[in-house]
Order: sequence, then C-alpha cells, then structure tokens
Amino acid sequence: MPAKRILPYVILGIISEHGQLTGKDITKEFTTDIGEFWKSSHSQIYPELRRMTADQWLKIIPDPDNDKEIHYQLTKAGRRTLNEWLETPNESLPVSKDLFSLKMFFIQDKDDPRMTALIDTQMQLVKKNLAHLNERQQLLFSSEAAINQNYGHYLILQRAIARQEAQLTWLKGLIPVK
Amino acid sequence: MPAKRILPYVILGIISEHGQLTGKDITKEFTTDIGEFWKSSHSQIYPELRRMTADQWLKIIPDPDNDKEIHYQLTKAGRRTLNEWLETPNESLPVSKDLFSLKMFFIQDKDDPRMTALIDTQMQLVKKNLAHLNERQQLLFSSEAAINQNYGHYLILQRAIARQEAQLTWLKGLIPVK
DNA sequence: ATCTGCATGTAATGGGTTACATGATTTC
DNA sequence: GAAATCATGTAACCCATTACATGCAGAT
Repeated sequence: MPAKRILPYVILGIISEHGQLTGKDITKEFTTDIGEFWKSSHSQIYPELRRMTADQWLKIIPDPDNDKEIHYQLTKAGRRTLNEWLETPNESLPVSKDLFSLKMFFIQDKDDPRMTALIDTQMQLVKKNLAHLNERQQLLFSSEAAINQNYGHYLILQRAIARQEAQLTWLKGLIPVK
Repeated sequence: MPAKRILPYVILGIISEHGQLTGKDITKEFTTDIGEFWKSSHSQIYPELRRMTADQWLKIIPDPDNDKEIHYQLTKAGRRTLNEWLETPNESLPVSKDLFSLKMFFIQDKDDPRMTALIDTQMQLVKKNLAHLNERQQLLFSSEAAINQNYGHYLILQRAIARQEAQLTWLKGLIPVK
C-alpha cells in the first residue's frame, strides 16, 4: 500500500477557497500561507490537476481570450470529496524530520561545545520564523472581520506562533546551563 | 540536486552510540527513541550499510561463530564524517506535513462543527503522545546520572514534552470558543 | 531431517525534486 | 519581428514503503 496521497485534497481545498484558479495560482499558494506547513511544486501540481480533472473532481472553465491559462473549478464530486476528507479524523501525529533533535540526540556530553552551537543556531532560526509569522498575522488578521472570515487559518497561525514562542522560551532556559 | 540525505548520518550516530551494531539492531532503534523524530525501515538500512561500508565509513567486525549477523563499527573516516555533520549548522526549520493544520486551514467558519471535531481528535492524539513521552522520561531519565550520561537525548525529550504540553494548553483554550 | 523463525536482502511501485522543454504572449 | 517572459508540461533521478525472497539456526 503506497503512502496516503494528500496533495489532491490540498489542491481541492485551495481551489475551493478561491472559486477558480490556474495551476500557476495554486503553485503560488505553496510559497505563502500553506507553505508554512505543506510544500509542493508545479511539476507535481500540473499532472495532479490533469488526473483530478479526469477523475471528475475538477472541471475546466473555458476562457475565450486566453487558452494558455487553464482555470479549474471544483465539481460537485470534488466538493463532496473535499468535505469527506475534512471530516475524516486524523489517525496519528506527524513525525517531523527534525535535524535539531537528531543532532542533539547524538551529543551525549553536557559540556560539548557543539551543543551550545546547535542551540544558538536553532534560536536564530526560531526567532526568524517567529518574526515572519508575526508579520503574517499583522498583515492578514489585523481586523476582527478578517479573523472571522478565515477562522481556521487564523487559528493555525496562532498555533504556530504559540509553538515557536514556547520553543524559544525553552531554548532560552538552556543557555545558563553551560 | 537530489534532497540532502540524512539517513547515513543517523546510522553513523546510532552505531557510534553503541560501539558496534547489526542491521537488525539499528532497525530496532527506529522503533523506540529515535522513532520520535525520525523513521526508517530495514529495507533502507541494509543497502545503506553496504554503501557506507563501500565508502569506508563503516567496517565489518567479523564474528567467527555467527556469519549471519553482521556487526558494523565506525571507521576513523566515519567518525570524522559524523563529527563534521554534527558541527554543520542547520539552515532551516523543518516543514512538518501536518494534517491538523491543513484541515483547519480549509475550514473558514468559526461555527463549523468539523472544527470542533478536529480539535477534539487532535487533543486525544496529543494526550496520548504526551503520556508516551512521559513514560519514556520516567523510564530513561529517573536518575541524575542517566540524565548526564545522555544529555542531548534528555534535552530533546524535554523539548518534545514541553511542545506537546504547550499544544495541549492551546487546544484546551479553544474549547470554550464554540 | 524437516519446520519454523529470524537477519538480511531485493523488487515493484509511487511520490517528490530538479532540470529541462514547449509554445504562446508580451515587450521593445 | 526578435527576444524575453511566462504558464504549462515532461524527463531523470532518488528516496521511501510494501511486499516478497533467501538462507541459516535452532527446535522438535
């Protein structure tokens, strides 16, 4: 049994948010908001769009004055599929392939200077990410209305920020250890 | 350029912790401690061990009364490679492929019942994982000596626990939202 | 001597990334 | 109308997972 494919559902979700989108548009989504927790590239997306169209999850919206850009929209079946997926309970937590944990794991000695270096680097990365997340929040959710209009998105942004703040606190607590 | 391979370094790290190990031993490691943040299976590991032996990162320790189990040990070059890797700063944070975030992202409406369901399921998963992590901590690090002997491992277990506790707190804070 | 279990090994399949390719549209 | 840009498409390669295969060891 091959790994459960997620990409088609992500694509369904993205298109349904916007009504109709081109492959390019979808590709772009992965560089911003969704990019925080899912990655994909156009060379995956275009073939997937074809497959999904063949499976009747998507339909192509003809555009008379531009036959280069292909606009996709959910079919009824596509919407049903997306809804079913959203209702399906998740069975396990993801295993994040985390180099920080991995390297730390192999450093046994409390006084190994590489441990300090690792912690320091990690702190820089977390700070940078946190700054980025805060920027997104300010940009996207500065008004009550914006929050209510995309509540799920708002929540997971909050969650990401809370996580990174917790990690930063934890990392800072390690410094005086040395 | 293909994705940066991590597995060989993980294998170097695992073997170096124990002095010498068989493929089976290494496979088992991925089901316990390291399994919290990295996965691999024997069908990846055995070919990798061969490659690493060919590359002179590992050497085979002959065992006269058992030519079925093959014991591997780091060479000097292998140890050097591992140390270099441990010193190399990480360049970015991992993007965890997180179904919870993904599904939440696509639920716009604050009052959508699927949001509550998702949160509830996630809470169960986090609780279960937290219980498991606490169990590991009690089992492995109940003494001061144990902590000092594997300080890196201790730290990342602490980190994982802190993370999950933070997430649980966050999830609980969502409940009264309705 | 056969059966069972186990460490190791291999094959088939599919996802994902990078790099390259195509063809149309815009720009100058 | 040539060149550059851009949306879409394709190929090559590698990694990972699942399932199956081999062959030795110990048990009966």
